[in-house]
Amino acid sequence: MARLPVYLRALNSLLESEIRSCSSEELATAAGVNSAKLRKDLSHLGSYGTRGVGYDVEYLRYQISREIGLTQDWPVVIVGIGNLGHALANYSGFTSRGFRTVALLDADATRHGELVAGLKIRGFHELSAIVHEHGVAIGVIATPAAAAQSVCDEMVAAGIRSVLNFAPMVLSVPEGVDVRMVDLSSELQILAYHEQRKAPLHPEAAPTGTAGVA
Amino acid sequence: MARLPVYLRALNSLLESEIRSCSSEELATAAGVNSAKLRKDLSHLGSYGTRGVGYDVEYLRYQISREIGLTQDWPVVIVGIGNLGHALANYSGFTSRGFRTVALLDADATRHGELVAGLKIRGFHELSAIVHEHGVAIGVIATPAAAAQSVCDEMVAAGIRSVLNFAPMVLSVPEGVDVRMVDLSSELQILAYHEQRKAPLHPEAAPTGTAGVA
DNA sequence: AAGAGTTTGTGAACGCGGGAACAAACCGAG
DNA sequence: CTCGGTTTGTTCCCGCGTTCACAAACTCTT
Repeated sequence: MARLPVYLRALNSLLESEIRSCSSEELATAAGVNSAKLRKDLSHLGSYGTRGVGYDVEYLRYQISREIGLTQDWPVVIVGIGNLGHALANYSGFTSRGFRTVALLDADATRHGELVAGLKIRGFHELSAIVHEHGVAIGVIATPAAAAQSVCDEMVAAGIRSVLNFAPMVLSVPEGVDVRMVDLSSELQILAYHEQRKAPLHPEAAPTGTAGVA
Repeated sequence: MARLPVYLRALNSLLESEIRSCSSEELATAAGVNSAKLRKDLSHLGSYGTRGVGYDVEYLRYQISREIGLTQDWPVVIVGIGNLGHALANYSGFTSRGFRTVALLDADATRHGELVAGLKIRGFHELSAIVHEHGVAIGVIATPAAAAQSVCDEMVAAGIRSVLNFAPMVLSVPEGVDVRMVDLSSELQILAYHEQRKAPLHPEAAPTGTAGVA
């Protein structure tokens, strides 16, 4: 389920607040979902709660981590070390808990050897060797759209079966390979779509009442 | 609809290939969806196709752009110019077609004045003035998680009604404000989840047949 | 002009996920 | 030990979105 990471984040947040136990209602609120939905989701993993009591935060967190697969190590390669790739390499969510960036690859030879987030940028041609050496299963594409498909093909050929694609382009992959697309401009467009729709509804209403519309 | 941007991208791609007209079948393939679904989606916008012929690419592209709201200008502010904010400021999808980054804001005073993507980094306290001056409706949050909620509150107070959040944190906003969350680590976790599930299915099969698993 | 071949737009069935309501199970007090 | 209060796990129902299938409409050939 796509909501498991959200639950996990909520549990981590509770744990930081030293909360050891919680009800489905509390956790659902923290995660921003319906409590019935949360209980149904969790019941698919097994019976990790206690009726009349709730869930043990630490225990549930471990179970969800295990379900997602975060208890094992996931080596990751990032291809395309432009602005975005640079940001991804430094992003804590990538280096933390379970995921480990093992290589940064770029086609631009002038950047090879440059140090980013403690890793040297290497040539794209080293992909296959790196994948086999570290047993990489997940690849991140942060290249321009024009290069994305060929990079993806090379990844698949090297044995990578899960691809996170930031290039604004639909990738075609063979059966058995997963692709998740993160399209920044689409997100903006969806916001604009809703914004356009609600704009006429509030002709000159100032939400907070403190400032006018000038 | 969340699929409109995908169709738009497919149409742009066709246009680059100098294809002037296409059937729902072709466009659906390019967008990676079912043709019936595509036709139904498009029919919600109006009857922009011709039976027996198909859709005029240029015309349909304009109609979808107009539906999304890309024919008007959307000023955008980005708050948090770390690695990610830096990447976003330089991302072409943000500066192109309809969207225009009008300001980069950061709480760190030592970075004020620094030039990023042709814009000077300004102080976060200028948010309200900038929003009112340019009529900004969309804000992008690229700050650490700890600062995200307060930044969001300030945005809402300044009059922003659509927020694109890259901080790994669920934001709470009043009625009428839209938030879209882009959570990079969640995406990785979802990939890991699927990867873990299919791993045992291919014990030692090399997809390409060229290389062993060592 | 008429008919054959296409392709859109839409009506109807199907399946799936969400939400409310309920039974089972657990804790604590008396 | 029993009973009331609480919370999980589950069942049932509803609505939405997807998909199939077909009628309407357009083009081209004869």
